[in-house]
Amino acid sequence: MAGYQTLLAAYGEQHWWPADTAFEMMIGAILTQNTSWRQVETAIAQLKAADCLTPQAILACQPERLQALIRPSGFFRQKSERLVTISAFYLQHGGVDGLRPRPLATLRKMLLDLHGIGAETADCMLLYVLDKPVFVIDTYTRRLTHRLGWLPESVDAYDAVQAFFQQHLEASVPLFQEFHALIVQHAKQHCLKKPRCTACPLAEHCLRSHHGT
DNA sequence: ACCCAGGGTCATA
DNA sequence: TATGACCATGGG
Repeated sequence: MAGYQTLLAAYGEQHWWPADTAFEMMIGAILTQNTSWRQVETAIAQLKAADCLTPQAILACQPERLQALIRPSGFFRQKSERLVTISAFYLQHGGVDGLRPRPLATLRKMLLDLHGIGAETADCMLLYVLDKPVFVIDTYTRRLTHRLGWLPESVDAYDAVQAFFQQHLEASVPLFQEFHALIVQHAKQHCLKKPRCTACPLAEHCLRSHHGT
């Protein structure tokens, strides 16, 4: 896929998901649901300062206190419940070492069965901590895909967009990790936040395919 | 004042 | 199957 090489050349290796531990990564995946990463950084910093970034600590934390700690990330009532859910799940299955040996399809179903864990959140966890080759589809990825004309805007369902990427790429964990990270990096610096862009590595594509013309 | 952010769930047609 | 409402904070 040509876009990958273009982005890699422009931004270099990302070695992504900003987190110190696997568990912190999973917490971040929940906190960033429909929320900018800046807000998540604040919430995680507060959790860390309160020594509340382990599954045991989260399960032991008073709900109101947990809500207060993550308030900056928005949707704090729902998300506090989701943090409890993933903490219990994590401990119940022996942490990353207990989960990683299981097959991709099994793990994905287990995660999707959790209330508050949808396709993107599950796939982030699968790709970035459980080393499973699933392509993560987020808002930026959809926008890029449509803007470059890789798929028509009518094709927007999560599974359909994911299938497109997985059919056109080898099933490689490092490749999927880097590609998704590069898309996000690109979005932060350039055009995916706006209707159009004029000065970015993919400018010609962006200009060509957005809403006709 | 308005729009949006590295979504997900639920009710309704 | 497919929209729409709702959740909530902070930045641009």
